[in-house]
Amino acid sequence: MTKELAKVYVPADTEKLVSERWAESGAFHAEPTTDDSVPSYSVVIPPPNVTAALHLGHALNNTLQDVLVRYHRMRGFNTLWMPGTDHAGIATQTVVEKRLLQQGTKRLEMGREAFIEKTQEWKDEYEETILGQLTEMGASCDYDRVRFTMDDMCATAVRHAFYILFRDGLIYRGKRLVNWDPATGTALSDDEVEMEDVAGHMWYLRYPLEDGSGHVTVATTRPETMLGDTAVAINPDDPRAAELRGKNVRLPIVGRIIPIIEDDYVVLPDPESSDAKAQMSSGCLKVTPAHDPNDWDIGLRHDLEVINVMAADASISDQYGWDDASDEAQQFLGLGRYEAREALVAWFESNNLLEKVVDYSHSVGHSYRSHVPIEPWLSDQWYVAASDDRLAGSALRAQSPEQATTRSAEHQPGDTNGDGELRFVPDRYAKTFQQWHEGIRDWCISRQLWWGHQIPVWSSTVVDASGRHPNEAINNALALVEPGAAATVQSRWTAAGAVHTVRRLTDDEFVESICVPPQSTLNHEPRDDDSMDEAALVAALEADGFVRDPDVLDTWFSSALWPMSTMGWPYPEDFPETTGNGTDLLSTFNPTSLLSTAREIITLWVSRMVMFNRYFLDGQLPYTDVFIHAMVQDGHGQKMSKSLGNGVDPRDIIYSHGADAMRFTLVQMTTDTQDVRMPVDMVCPHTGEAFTPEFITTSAGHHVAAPEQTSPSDPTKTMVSAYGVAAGVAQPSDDTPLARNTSAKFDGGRNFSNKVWNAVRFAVSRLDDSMGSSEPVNPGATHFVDQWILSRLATTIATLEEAVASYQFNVYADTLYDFIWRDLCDRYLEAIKPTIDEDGAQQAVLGAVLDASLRLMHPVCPFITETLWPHVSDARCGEIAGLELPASELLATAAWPVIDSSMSNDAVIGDFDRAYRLITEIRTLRAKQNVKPKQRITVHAPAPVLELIAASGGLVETLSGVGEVADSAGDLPAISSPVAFEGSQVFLSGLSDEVNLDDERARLEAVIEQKSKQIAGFNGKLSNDGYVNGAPAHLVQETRDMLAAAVADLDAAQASLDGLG
RNA sequence: GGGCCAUUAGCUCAGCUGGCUAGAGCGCUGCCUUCACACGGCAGAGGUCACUGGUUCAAGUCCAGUAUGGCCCA
Repeated sequence: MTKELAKVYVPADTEKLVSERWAESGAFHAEPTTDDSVPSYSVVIPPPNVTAALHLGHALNNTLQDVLVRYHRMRGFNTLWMPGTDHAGIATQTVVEKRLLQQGTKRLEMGREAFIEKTQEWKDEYEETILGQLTEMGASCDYDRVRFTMDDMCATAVRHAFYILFRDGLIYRGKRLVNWDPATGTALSDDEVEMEDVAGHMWYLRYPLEDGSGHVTVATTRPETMLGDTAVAINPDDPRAAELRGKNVRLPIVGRIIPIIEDDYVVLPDPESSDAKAQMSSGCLKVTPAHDPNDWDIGLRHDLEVINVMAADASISDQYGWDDASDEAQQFLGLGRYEAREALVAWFESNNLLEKVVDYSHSVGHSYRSHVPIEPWLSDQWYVAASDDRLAGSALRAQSPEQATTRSAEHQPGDTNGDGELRFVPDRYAKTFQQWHEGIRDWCISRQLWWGHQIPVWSSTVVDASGRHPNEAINNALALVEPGAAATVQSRWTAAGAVHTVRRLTDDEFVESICVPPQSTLNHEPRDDDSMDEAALVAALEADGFVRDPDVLDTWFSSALWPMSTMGWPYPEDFPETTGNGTDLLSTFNPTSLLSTAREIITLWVSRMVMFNRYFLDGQLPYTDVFIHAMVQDGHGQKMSKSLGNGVDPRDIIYSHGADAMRFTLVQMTTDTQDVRMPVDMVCPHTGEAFTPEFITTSAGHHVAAPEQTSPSDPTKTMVSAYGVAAGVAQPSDDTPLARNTSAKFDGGRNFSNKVWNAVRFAVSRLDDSMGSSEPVNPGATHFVDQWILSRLATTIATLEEAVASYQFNVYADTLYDFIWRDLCDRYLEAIKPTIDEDGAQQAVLGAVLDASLRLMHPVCPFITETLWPHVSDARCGEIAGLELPASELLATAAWPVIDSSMSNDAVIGDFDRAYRLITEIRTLRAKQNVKPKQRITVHAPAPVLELIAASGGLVETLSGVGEVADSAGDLPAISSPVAFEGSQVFLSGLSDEVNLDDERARLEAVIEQKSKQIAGFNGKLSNDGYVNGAPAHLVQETRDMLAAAVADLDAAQASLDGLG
């Protein structure tokens, strides 16, 4: 097995082989169990969108999850990491439509079925890419269980969840203002709207009073909506209010007579105010309930008419609820919203009703997908009653009492399953979660898309001139609910297993809606004899004139079920792959242990998973811990994003540095701040050299790599940047290929890997099986440095365990780095070189420490450690008593080291540190005097230092090139250099033939100056009575000791200086 | 407008509950092609911890404010 190791670690040579070994062995596969003695550890991956390949942000998040997952697997947990992808409704549909457009087709031309097929192809392509990337990164997911938010298992869960919420009255249909994206023709949730500052104008329009007594001036940024105005509002505190009270306005163009109302939402004009709104206000507000959310609210308060003057593409139209369009208004019909704006402003100007126009910069909602301004638009949509206490209230009650700042009065933590158990790390994010739920609005879940879970509701409209529904039972049911609300009724459909509701649309129109559950629900829910299966039910409904809602669900609806749907909820027995050992995944692994995600996901996803998991599973949380990781920014402090093209493909980093180097660096960067900066370089595809690209500033003010770049060493060769491709201004070709990215940030990780590689290479060359003993080595009987490295191993293991428990990832990486590089390589390996070949016990220690080091490092750097594992396992020679390192074929499934706490010996560590300070003093002097490494020197020291040197068992001699140790009380050679160490004079001789006395004096004077400063500092502290009396006694004593040591060092240096003459 | 984060060595960042004689990596300087590693070793230079106040025996760390940059939400 053991082959010669190359001099340099080349990740590409081994990473793929290692991945294959993991896959073949089933190392990452988890099965459900009822065995309580084996604790579970589970994580569901935040399913990446199938819109595009993963970027560095995903790499960061998945690395952190993998560290935790691998660690717990090694600790003996039954560990499941559930992988999968998200269909990402609108995002995917948009990219597919874009691709189709490039190919000259359109979605509407090809039809729903063909389009979904195309999208499915896209999904398959990117799912493969994403899973490939996860594998390349070393993510130890259970790849036997890859889920997709639209696969059968997830679709069943979505259908069931919808059915339950519908049945329980938590899903309703409502006519509301939605955030309408006129470009993609769909409603967006509030979270899908991005606010952007826009340099616009404030137009001041004059509306004549009906009685001819003058006019009022309204200020608006959106004059095109005036056609739908149904009131003018004024603040009741406005001095003009009394005069205008009860009057009406004749709306220009339309001629509509609309009231002047009083509402304190209206901002009082104040030219002196620092608030731009008050500066700009005319005091009169045009109220357009159908086209502005605030006006909608005013409309509700004042019972105003709602007149929608726009079509779905945001053009002016009288087909959607506007029935008093005058002759004058006809000219504006059909105009787009911005054409209409111009035309209307021109009309007001030419009719002398435009008072003024002022530049005004304000914030406008834009579609996160199409980037066009959203249009508040009145339409029928499905809502989840997220504001219901059963959802938002439940989410708030889930919060850990230590993290929640307010709690509902009636609630006592712990009185319901899951209450008070949700914890955020870092804890500041609990506030984001809380504030979101305290101000939550009902969640619009319907999307006018094709790609997604189609809403499982069939509807039929009944018209009856009598104003009564023909069915008496339905009339009775309707009488019991508020007008416009849905009433649940019993019918042949409910007898067949569906939920049947009815709602009054207008005076003589009713809509009946039937929610059909999935077949598995029909199988499990008790029903009477009229039951039908799903297909028969749907066929009967359609035969009866019911039509299925064409809309699909918001992507987050299916994501919200992810920790349940991936595990077979609601009926795992219907999906045999989720069962086993007499139980199922859901019972074994939900609640999951942790969710790791980015902070903008707290509202979009974390919130909804908590609400749903709790609602559907009797208060049970989807997870107890939420870790919010930092945002990866580019070198200019800009968020990495697809649209900016400043994102980095992890495969580029794996290509330039290796997966472990990438992972190690990402882990090391993960502190609890919220941003990490990643300056990105480009790699010239022609020459392979890394270089800093030329940057340009976009019109939006972003710093991005110029679309085209020139090879740094060959000006005739060019290449294309990722930004160029993302912005669509550059296309890669054979001559101008797309350049990969890299970053010098990852050098540290690469160097670390190489260091470990070589440490193992050294060790296996020195370890000799025949030296081993069958009896475990007693650590107390080993060499000083062996005891020391075992002590350091013990404290390192403890620190790593604490770091994981507290999600301090950078501490994990730094602790590993320190132990392996500094302690193991720089000190231990150097120290044992003279003795290792002959010392069997030391060989056992070296083998064991390397074995343990690979285990400790494995969660962060799985590839190199797995590659080295058989080499170290083979080379081991002997066990160490008190250190458990059970053999394992694969490192990925090996046990985490267990070390006896007695292994950590403070006295040994203390002596080592003292000896090492002496070593450093000697080395410094050697360096100053330019002594060759091979030259042995003599140390002349007083008794206490001689004891230390002896106790350290050759450490000082080996690490500082000392050939001989003598007592300084004896005769000193003519040429010797003094060093102040622990308050005594230590002399070194044999450094060189002659010593420059001036240099010596300068060196000693520098020591004296430094010590004098320290002494002054200590004296200052100790002469402060407040300190001496107020500070803890041990600190005061420590200061006294340091003062004494500094004084002794100064005296020794002074004596040496005097000795030089 | 509300919330959050950052400001520490030339650069990128640690420094958790106040005790620091302020650390690391890169870069820089000098020496070393020493039989694991030049993706290396040894040594060194480099910081009034953004600013102004305050609390405290003690402030990089806590509090208030200011400035600059960034993110999220409205």
